[in-house]
Amino acid sequence: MASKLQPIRGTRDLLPEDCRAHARVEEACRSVAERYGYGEIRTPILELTPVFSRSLGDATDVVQKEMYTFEDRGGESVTMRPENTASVARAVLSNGLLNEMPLKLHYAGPMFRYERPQKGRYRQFHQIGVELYGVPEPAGDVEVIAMGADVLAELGLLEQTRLEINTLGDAESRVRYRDALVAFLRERQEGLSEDSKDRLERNPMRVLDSKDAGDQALVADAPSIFEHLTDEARAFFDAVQDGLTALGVDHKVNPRIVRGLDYYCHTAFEFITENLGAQGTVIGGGRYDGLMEQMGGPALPGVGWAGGIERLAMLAAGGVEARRPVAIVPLGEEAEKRALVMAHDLRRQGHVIELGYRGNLKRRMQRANKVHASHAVIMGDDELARGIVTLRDLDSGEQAELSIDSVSEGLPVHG
RNA sequence: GUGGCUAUAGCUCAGUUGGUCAGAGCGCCUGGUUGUGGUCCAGGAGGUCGUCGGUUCGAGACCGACUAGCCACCCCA
Repeated sequence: MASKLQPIRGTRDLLPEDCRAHARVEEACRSVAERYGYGEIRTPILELTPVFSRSLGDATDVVQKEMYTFEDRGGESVTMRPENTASVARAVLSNGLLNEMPLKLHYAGPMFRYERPQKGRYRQFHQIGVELYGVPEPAGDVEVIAMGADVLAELGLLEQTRLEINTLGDAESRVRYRDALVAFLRERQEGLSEDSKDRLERNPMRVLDSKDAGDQALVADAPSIFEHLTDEARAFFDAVQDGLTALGVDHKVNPRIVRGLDYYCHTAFEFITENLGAQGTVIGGGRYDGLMEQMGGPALPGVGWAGGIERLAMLAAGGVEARRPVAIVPLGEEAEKRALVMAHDLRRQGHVIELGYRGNLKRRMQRANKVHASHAVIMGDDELARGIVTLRDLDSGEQAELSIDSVSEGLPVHG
């Protein structure tokens, strides 16, 4: 069984139950996004490789070792999207949406990353996300973060998560800070873990967020970004925090929140849970004012986040039940024909109808019970002759007779 | 990519120091007679014990490789 017919490592089939859980997360995002006036966008899963390599940063782990990149039959290097922000940015440019500012978009769909699979981490995984373009003000950050909190609230996950935010500063702050941090770390290079020595070269900010105990101790009194912020960057971050406070969005500043992708600046934030082991980030995002330019477009500010559908679905587990059907149980050929028509009519009226394909009364009742039907509409020769059906409440066992033409009046109201 | 743990029926798992060990519960199927499910009772069908090699008179049990899952690192949603 676990032989050759298994899915590719890190991918999995989503069975009806999984799909319902995913749909619930997607619906939560969609309904929140609509309230904020965000339109849905769907971009291709395949993009030309530079769409990602140029925007995420050549040195990032995602680009260096996690992308599904290959040559298509035309000899073009293409990549299965490892995230959606770059794709959406590309779409904004491709479709001339630059005149539609501010531009508010949300999405849901599969992403691909060649990582070692773990719980909450798959090679094909799914994300929901929102992107806000053309708003350089901190109000944009506040709105976007509030949307994240709303989605979590919609899913009943607010209690299980906490919001941590940080600022990466503007370009000037970042350069200043980076220099200071690198200088600090270089002096203590010998004490760093191997991983962090490597980080020092590639992405020094990441050292701050190392889980190595030695690194953490060493980094405890490293210079802080806050000492190196320009006045503008500081004011920006303060405004974001004030905005969140005004909206009652609880948050905590964590100077160790860092982004792994190059396009981020200013605000970085994560909604984190303790209930998923090492993969605790459930929604992560920030501001990416430089992204458009890096992609060859005009300067255009952006903020957004992405949320892991699998992770959110796991946290929100349980409670996703399909609507209970009504089972129609015909007995005899004549009734069978009538049942087909009745099922059709009732379905058109919006009822969930389960019509067995075969079997005697007992078999069909068992089937009705198995699909957790709320009622059974029984009709045999007796009933047909009298122009009625027997309606049985499968929870209470009570039965009543109804006119065959007004069956829907006895059925639960659908929603 | 690194380290560790795991891999037995559809699912959850038992299988003692290698020799009737191929099992249980749940699920599934069929009955308990003719138009009433959920409970109960009785039967039944499902596994070449992840794959491939090796050790041994003999391996589901020991060893190796591979594959996959899980945990941590890493990375990130």
